[in-house]
Amino acid sequence: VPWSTRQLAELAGTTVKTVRHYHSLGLLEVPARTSNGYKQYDAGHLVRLLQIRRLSDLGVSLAQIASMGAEDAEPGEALRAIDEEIAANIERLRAVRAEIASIVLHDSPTDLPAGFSEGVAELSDADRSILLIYSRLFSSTAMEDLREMVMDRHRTPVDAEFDALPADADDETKQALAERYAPHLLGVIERHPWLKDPLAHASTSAALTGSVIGEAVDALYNAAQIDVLARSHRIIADQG
Amino acid sequence: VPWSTRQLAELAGTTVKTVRHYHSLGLLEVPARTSNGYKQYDAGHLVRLLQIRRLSDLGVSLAQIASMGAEDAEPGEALRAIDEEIAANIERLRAVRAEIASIVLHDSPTDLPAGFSEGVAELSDADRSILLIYSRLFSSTAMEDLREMVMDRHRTPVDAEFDALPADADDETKQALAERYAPHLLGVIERHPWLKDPLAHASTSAALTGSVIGEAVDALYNAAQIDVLARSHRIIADQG
DNA sequence: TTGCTCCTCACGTCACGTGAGGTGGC
DNA sequence: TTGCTCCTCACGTCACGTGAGGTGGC
Repeated sequence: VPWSTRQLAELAGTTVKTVRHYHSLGLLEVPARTSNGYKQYDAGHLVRLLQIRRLSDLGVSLAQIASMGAEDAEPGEALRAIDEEIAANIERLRAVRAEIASIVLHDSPTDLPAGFSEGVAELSDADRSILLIYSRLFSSTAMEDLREMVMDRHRTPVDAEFDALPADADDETKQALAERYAPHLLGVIERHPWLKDPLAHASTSAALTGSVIGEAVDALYNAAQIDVLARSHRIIADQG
Repeated sequence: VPWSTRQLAELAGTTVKTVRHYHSLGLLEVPARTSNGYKQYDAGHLVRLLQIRRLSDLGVSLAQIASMGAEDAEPGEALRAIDEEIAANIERLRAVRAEIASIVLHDSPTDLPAGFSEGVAELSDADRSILLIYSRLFSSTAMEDLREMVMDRHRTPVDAEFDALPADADDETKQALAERYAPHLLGVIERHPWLKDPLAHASTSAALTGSVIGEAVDALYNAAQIDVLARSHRIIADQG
């Protein structure tokens, strides 16, 4: 009793389309046909199909299966290489799961760098954006430092005031804020000295790094905020 | 200082082609251009690109990222679903790794069902083929029993003789072999009673199951071997 | 005639990658 | 002129899946 394509597929636990796909790749021999063109499979086809499925399930590509042919049933070297790939893959997926777990646990936004989902619920949009950019510019150890800094920081009234500063704030408001902001900023810089000389990310050129920080500040803070930052730096410089 | 496509890609740790791909999907806004048609990116584009990469790295599809839009940064439900998928994936990959490890350790062929790589080095091509087919017909508990049976069996001279029997063996040879094979076969059947009534695999119809076993025997054993099997069964029946 | 199975052929999926062919500034 | 970067557009990858359109036996 020969089998139809559907029956063969069912016996092998796969689909009709898969069987036809293997035909088109020359992996599985096309069987004889009845007068009306229906294909007729026998046990030989089933065995071959099961061999292909087995190798495919083990992660061997169809191209590799084709190049091995039906006889070579001991692809030791190929399997070793595949195993390494799978191991790396599992590691990556595990890391992703840990990230997701942390995000879900802390109900944290996803527009933050990896590892920043714990204890940083209070960040503004601009802060999250700049952290994302920093994660591409600074080394991972610097980012670790930065993360602790963000976690430590008590969202002071000065911070909130800075975030809320309108672009058209008048000179007096800006100067007053800068005078309160300067000591705050100084404290931050003193506790985290690497902020002064941004260590460029390995893959990015030094020229780009500077331009990125400039652009980021321009894009993420309004004119008044930038002015307050400049004034604060001047105050710090004058004191030093 | 605006950035070129290549610079933007480099800053985000990705490729030029990826950036263009996101443009084509409408995920990333196409920036203004210089007079010669070169694209000019700013920090806003970099932030958006990094957000997309972050979500993509977490396993969110580009279609989902597109449907979320730039504002919704808390895709809790989506992440939970993705996490389940990843967990299942890791489990599958772990099982595959265990299979590969066993195959490599025992230097076993791959044209055997899953779980059969230990201690079955002596099997003939036909045996391996029929085991593959059985793995689709019998329940996993029956296969477990079968595996132990295969592991236990000492490759007796009778087995070797049966495997080597030429298709055109004469009557005398076949009868002599059958008389030695029958007690061997009886012992196997008595130790493994489920062999008598093949429990059909859940997904395959009963009609198919019978046809498969018939076809498999036809295809995998030669005429003389089938004759010897029939004679052996007759001997057993006569004795019972 | 209706419903079911089988067939082939073309195109779609997913997230990009690979050229091909052309332009612009040094 | 050479070499480098940028651009667009078409097609390729991987392992199939999804129809479209047609045939054959009950």
